Formats: sequence, C-alpha cells, structure tokens
Amino acid sequence: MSLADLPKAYEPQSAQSRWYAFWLEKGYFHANPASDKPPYTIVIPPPNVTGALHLGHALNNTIQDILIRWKRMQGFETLWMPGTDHAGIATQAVVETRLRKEENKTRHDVGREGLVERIWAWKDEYEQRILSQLRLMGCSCDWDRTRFTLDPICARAVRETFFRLFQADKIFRGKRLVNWDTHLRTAVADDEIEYIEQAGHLWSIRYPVTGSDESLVVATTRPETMLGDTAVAVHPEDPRFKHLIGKTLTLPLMNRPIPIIADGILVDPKFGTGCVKVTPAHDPNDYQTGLRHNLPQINLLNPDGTYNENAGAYAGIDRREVRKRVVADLEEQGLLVKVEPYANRVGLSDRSKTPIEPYLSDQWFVRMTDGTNGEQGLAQVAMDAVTSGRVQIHPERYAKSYLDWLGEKRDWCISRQLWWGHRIPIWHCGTCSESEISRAFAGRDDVAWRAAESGGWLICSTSDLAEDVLGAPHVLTQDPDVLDTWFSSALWPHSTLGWPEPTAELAKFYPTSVLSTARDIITLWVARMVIFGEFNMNDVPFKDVFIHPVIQDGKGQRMSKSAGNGIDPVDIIDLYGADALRFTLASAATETQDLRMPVDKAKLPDGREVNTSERFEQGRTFPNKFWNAARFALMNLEGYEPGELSHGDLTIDDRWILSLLERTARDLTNDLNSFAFAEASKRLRDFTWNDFCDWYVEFAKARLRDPETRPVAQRVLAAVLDGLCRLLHPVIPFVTEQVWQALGEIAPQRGFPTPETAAESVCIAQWPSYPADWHDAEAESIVAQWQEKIAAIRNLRAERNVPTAAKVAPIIIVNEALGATLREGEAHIKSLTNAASVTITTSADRPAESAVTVLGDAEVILPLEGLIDRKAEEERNRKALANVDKQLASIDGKLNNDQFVSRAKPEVVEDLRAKRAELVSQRESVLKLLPNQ
RNA sequence: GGGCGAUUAGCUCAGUUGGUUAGAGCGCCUGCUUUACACGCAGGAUGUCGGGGGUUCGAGUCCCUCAUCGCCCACCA
Repeated sequence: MSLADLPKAYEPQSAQSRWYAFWLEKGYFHANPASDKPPYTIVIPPPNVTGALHLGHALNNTIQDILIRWKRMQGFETLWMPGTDHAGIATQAVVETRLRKEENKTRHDVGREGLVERIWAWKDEYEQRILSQLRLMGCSCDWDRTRFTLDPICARAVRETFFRLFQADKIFRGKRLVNWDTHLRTAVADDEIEYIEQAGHLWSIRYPVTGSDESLVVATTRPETMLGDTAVAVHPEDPRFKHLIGKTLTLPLMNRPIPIIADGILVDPKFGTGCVKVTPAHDPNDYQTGLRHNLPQINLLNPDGTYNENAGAYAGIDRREVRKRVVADLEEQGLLVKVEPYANRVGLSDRSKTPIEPYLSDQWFVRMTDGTNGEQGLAQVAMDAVTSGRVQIHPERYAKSYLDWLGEKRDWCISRQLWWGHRIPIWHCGTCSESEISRAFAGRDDVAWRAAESGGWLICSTSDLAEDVLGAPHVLTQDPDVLDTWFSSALWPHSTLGWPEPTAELAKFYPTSVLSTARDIITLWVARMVIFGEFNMNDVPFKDVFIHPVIQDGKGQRMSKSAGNGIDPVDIIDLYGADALRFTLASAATETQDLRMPVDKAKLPDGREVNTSERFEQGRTFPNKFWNAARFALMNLEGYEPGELSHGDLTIDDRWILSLLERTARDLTNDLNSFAFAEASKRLRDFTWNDFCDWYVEFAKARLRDPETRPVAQRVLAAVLDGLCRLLHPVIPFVTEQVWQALGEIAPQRGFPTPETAAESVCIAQWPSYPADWHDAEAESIVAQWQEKIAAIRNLRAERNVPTAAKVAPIIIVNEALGATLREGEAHIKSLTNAASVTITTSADRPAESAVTVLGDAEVILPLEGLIDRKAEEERNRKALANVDKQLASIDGKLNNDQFVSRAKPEVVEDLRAKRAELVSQRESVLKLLPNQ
C-alpha cells in the first residue's frame, strides 16, 4: 500500500474483512495441544441458538477476546473454544410458536421426529448467524473446534456422566411438585416463570367438623384445589382451634374425611381465618406440610389442565371451569362464607404465558446432599472449590450468591418433558427379572440397572438399547423425557475437549483458565460446571470466574427485543466498526453490576433506523485518532533506517515517552491480570491520545524535519508506534493490524535499543514488557515543567483573545536551575505556543502592558502591547489573589490547629508547610501585579 | 421478608490504604480550514459527592440511620 493511499479517516469495514481473513488463513487462532507453550483456555458461554447475539453477548465476547489475544501475545498456547447451546425449552418454544403461527399446527401434529427435525433446521440457521456475528466482532476462536451441546461429542459426555452418576447412586427418581405448563405440557424451571399482579378473589369456605356443630373456615385463592385437600392446618398454639386438633372434617363436595392438623410452619394465626387448607399435590408449601404430617397426595390434574378422576364429579373439566363450578356448588350448599377482591400474584409460564399449575409428577434428580455414610455430596465439593480458592470469583462479592445457593443443597431436577434435548438414557422393563437382565448384559460395563419403585427395572446405558434386547416377550421403553439444558452445559469445559476420551486436548487445556459470564447464571451454570468438573475430572473446570456487568438502557431497564430498547451489535459494527464496539464495551466494563447505555436512534447506510448509543462515539473516535497518529508517523518514516540506539542518542522528550510507554505497558498488564477492562481502556486512551498524540508527536515534528535529527527521531517514533500497536491490539485488533502491516512495510526492523524484525502479524507479536530502566523520573519531571509553562502561555493567549496567528514573546521568570530545564525545551515552548521568542530569566522588568500568570515556581508574562484591558487584568489578578488566600486560609486553619499538628502524619504536615511557603511567595508575586498594594 | 449493589458535573462513569483546591469521556461555551486527525486542535464553565447523624486533627472514602433505584433469592393460604 502506498502511503498516499491511506485514507484520512479509518475505514473499519475494509480492514475488518481483510485482516480477519488473513488471521484465519494464517491459523493464528488454532490451538495446538502438542505445543510446549503453557496453556490458556477459555470456553465460550455457548449462546442459545434461539436467536441472534445481543449487546450483552458482545460485551462478554469482547472481554474474552481481549484476554485470549493478550495471552496469545504473552506466549501462551491459547484456546478459545466456541460453540452454541441447544437451549432445550427456549428453542423448542420458538419453533413451536412458529409452527403455530405459520402452519397452525401443534407439536403433536408433526410428532416427535418431525418437530426435532424442524428444530435442527432452525438451529443450523441461527448457529451460523451467531458464529458469523462472533467473527464480525473479531473474536479469535478456534473455529475448527466449534461445538454444539447436542452434537455427538457432547452427547457422548452426557451419556457417560449420567451413567456414572447412576452408578454412584447420585441419580434418583422421585415425586416432585413441578411448575406445570398445561399448554406446552411440560414442567418449567422456577426461573422460567414470570409473576404478575392480578386482581383475583379470596374465597372463604366452611368445612364442617364431623359429628359436631362446629366448623372451620379456610380462605383460598384457588378454590378448585379443595377437591384435593387432605387436611386443614391450624397453628398449634391458637386458642381458637386448639381443642379441634386431631378431630376430623368433612371435605365439602367430596364428602371425604380429612384431619385437622397443627402446623406452626405453614400457619400464621394472624393471617386470614387462621385455618389453612392443605393440598399436598398442588401447592409447594402444602406439599412440604404433607411430608411433615404424612398426608396423602391427591393429584387432580391431567397434563392438559383438565381435572382427572380424583376430582369426582368434576373429572374431565378444565381447571378454570372447575373453579367456577366449585364456587357455584359451594354457594348453593351455603358453604361459601364470603368472597373478597384480592390482588394476588399469578405465575405465568415465560414461554406460553399460561398460568403455571403446581403438579405432582415423576422426575429425575441429581442428588446434591452429602451421602448417608458421610461422604461429601456434590454441592459440598463445589462449595469447597470456591472456599478453598481453587476457583476464584471476580468481583469477589458474587462468591456469596454461589455459596448461599449451593448451601441449600437442593436436589437438582434434571428431567424435562420436552422433545428437544438429550434423551434420558434410561430404559424401563416392567416384565423381566433381574437374572434375565444380568444374563442379557453379561460382560458389559456400559449398562447398569436398578429396581424401579413402581415395579420392574430401570436400565441405564451409555449406548442406545434396542427395545427387544432382552428377548420376547420383554420390551424395553426409553424414558420419554429429555435432560435439563444445564446438564449438558455443565459439562461444557470438559465435554468440548473430548471427555471421556483421554484426548491430548483434555490433557493440555483442562482445567480452563477463565470463565466470563453474567451473574444471573452463577447458580444455574457456573455452580453446576464446578459440580460436574469435580465429579468427572476430579478437578475444577476453571481457575477464575469473571462476572461482567449487565447492560441496561439509559433508564436502568434491561435491554430486550420486546421492549424495543435493545442494541444489535451488528448495527454498531455497521455504523462505527468492530473496534468501536469493542472499545466502548471494554471501557464500560467496570466492577459495577449494571452499566447504562442511553439508547438513541441512528440511520444505517441502507436507510434502516436502528438503536445505538452515544457511548459508541468514543469507541469510534479513539481508533480513528490512533489511525491518524499512525498516518502521521508513517508519513514521517520515509527513508527509515533501523539502527542501534543508546540512551545518549535520545532527547529528553524521547526519554519521556519511552518512560511513559514502559509504565503504561506495566500498568496495563496489571489491569488485565485483575480483569479491570475499563481501567485498561482508559489507560490506553490516555497514553495514546494525551501523551503520545498531544505532546510527543508535537515535540517530534521539528526533529523529523531536520535531516540531522531525523534518523533518531524516526527510530524512536517507530518503536513507540510498534508498542502502541501491541498494547492496543487485544482491545482494537483491526486498526492495530492495519497499522502494524503498514509499519512493517516501511520499518520492518524496529525497536529500542536494538531493532528486531517485527512479527508478520500483531496477533502473534510479543506482548511488551519493557526494561525497568526505561523509567526516567528526570525526563518526566522536566517535560512536566515544559507542559505547565506551555499550558500557562496558551491559557493567557486564549483568555486575552490573542489572535491564533499572532506571534507572542512570552517571558518566564524562574530560578536558575529551573531555567536551565526550561531552556532545554525552549524550541518546544516556542512552537507549541506560536511564539516568536521565549525569554527565560531569573528576573525581568514587566512590560507595562502585559498579562501575567503566577505559578507555584514561576511567573509567566505575556507582553501584549495595545491588547490589554487594564480593568479586566486587575480583576483577574484580584481573583487569583482571592484564590490564593482561600487556600492559605484553609492550610493555616490546619497548621494552627495543635490537634492536627500533633496527630497527623508528619509527612502530611511537612507537605502542607511546603505548600504554604509556595503559596506565600505566589501571593507576593500576585500582590505586585495589583496597583498600590 | 433475606441478600447484593447503586446514588459524585446536564448524561455515562472513575475516585486505590481517610490527607493539599474531587477527576475523565460525552454534552455545553469561546476561538481555530495550525501540513496526522473537524471522528480534530487550543482554551473555558459546570459539583450542598442522595438526606441526617456519628467516629476522627481531617470523611466522597469508615460506622449508624433514612430515602430512592436496580438485581438475586425466598415467599405471599
């Protein structure tokens, strides 16, 4: 590329496609398990194939790519494992919804195989879309290893894990009150329920005490469930009912005797009537109460939401209709005491928006509790991983939610009544005997069995079993349920590496290094990965967990497609470029738990109106600034000759920028080590923009024009630009590669003090760690002096409205030592203030018409004949005096306070005294500027 | 109800172990086609650090309390 062709503004789109293709072609993202380099691994949190990636994904993947690119440059053998999640219920639900909308069919119309086929087609489409979005963002994943939680490699791991859990007696089948979606006919997880306030009623119903005139009144929001009542509970200490405990009631409508029980946990005597109906099969609290009192559980519900034969006369009727009839019948019998309006919260299924019914059904569980013989349960092992520090969660506060949740040690319900997912590898045989089974599977270690509570045998296998494998007349039927999506996700860190095969990948890359994710799945996912990692691999799945903030809109609302406040990362890439997206997101990734992005509208080139945020502007301007600084450098590197440099060849400003470069590299490395992405971004911006562009480039201009000084200036410039490319690359990979390549053409050998041939891509360039002796306190303090004086002169020019083009002749009055320092930068002071001359002296007569600024250690005088407004000048000086006096008053207040002087740290007092002395001399100088003082 | 977090400039956010006059970006104001960049340069204004109380020589920072907002968990017969 010729330098003349470099566009003035950075053009992200062409750089993105060009360099991403280049990286892929070179295979930089490919992880080699045979490498000698130390491993660094990240597994991507597999996005759900339900849809395209949103801004939260963009944030998370930016973070991961920064880490991976940084570690790759540090010389690690990096593996970023990409992939997607089948997301059982969510994916099946979107496909079912589409089926209904487009073909007016339910899943039962197309059948299990038909539906699964359609979901695969959907998955293929969205997986491609997701993966291409990641590539657009610049993610350096090892694409050859792309996995899907339902692919054969993951399936193998799922089967093996289930089998091992089954053998270890960690899997059991049990009754469980689940959240039943009568529309989708499946159980849904607690977190898949959305609660809404609904205006409902509270019905009070009278239950007569058998063989007595007395009765109890219960209040309920769900009267229809009374058909399944198996007790009424009162508080054990409630004087109103104490005498009735142990007596029997006649359940209205069903005419069934039910006991009056005492239960202090369920009943709050101050609430309602103080009597609670107990329906163990249809209410979570009642279920627990039922277990405590050994009550029967009467299930009233069919899977489709109609009532079953246990509801007597109400069998076959939909639950909503049952409610109406039960209320009407009770009223007719005079047992309905009252009906009050009552605002209650109704749980709706996220997917179908129909009310959730608590429903007693058979489910599969993973046992989390400790074993009866004292061996540690799965939950405890996972807790220990964090409390021992083998897994570190950042920010640390999130460890609490992890530990609190696991501390409950609740068994994990892993079965889902869905068709999309890993089928539970259990076959049931109701007719055979154990001897027949052991004969059929003799010598096989991939089959295990156990008696089913309901009769027959449960056979678990890592491979599919044919239904006739036991021979006639026995028939094996596979459990119809599939596993909870999190079961396969929980295996992700080792299943993707090929477990249970003893692969080279597993040996090299497990445990992984960092997991970056959102806090809402710390329990659902992170905890379960630790559980399964420990169970299968006997080791933690990752060493560090980074919890990134949640992105909200400007009003603090979560972004969502339905709310219309979502920002599509691809739109941002179209508008500003991938580097802009990444830089903004990295700058926003602070330690807070939420981050806000006020949403605005913008027009794409194709005319579409999309959501954006002004915060992406800074992401756009920064790479562009860097691009232009690089253009400046490249234009001035013509004729570059590599060469050895020694400290003595350098000017003060060279030493200064190298000192700052060394510090920036060191601090940046610390930022990244501690996941401080916002600080890292700010540090990069400050160094690039404020130090390099605003000062160093300006300092270097004159020397680059002078043939005498040009070679050394070029070598330093090339070395600093080289360093900038490397340091910026993890955050803004595209523009840095573009610059790296251009720099490579003109200055392939570069560096200080000894030039080296640069790598063919900044992707694989070495991460800088400069020698500590680059640190140069002297140069830093000298340049700070220059900057202070230049700023003072510029300020005087601007304040006094000196025309931009007018040359000035400032006078700086300082002591001899400082004067020598300033004279070394005289040329810079001149050029950066547009001065014809600069006078640096220990004393001078102040011209009558001049503007003056009194600094701590100097007086800066700008002679301005004919331009001075004496009155305004006097006013400014009085203001300056007032300012000094205010500070002096504050300091004197402290120094005159004996308590302060005696108790404060001596160095604080010392500093204050020094400051006071400076202020006093400053005050004198200012006083001289005022008339007749 | 339990837990976590937030509240600092118009907006989005920094502010290390308490210590000189609290910072940045955006926005705003003034000037500028200064040979890398107007996605820019130079200069500037803007804060009862949510309220109240306490500890301390000294509090944006530590403690208590109240308020508002957000999130997680549990629960509402």
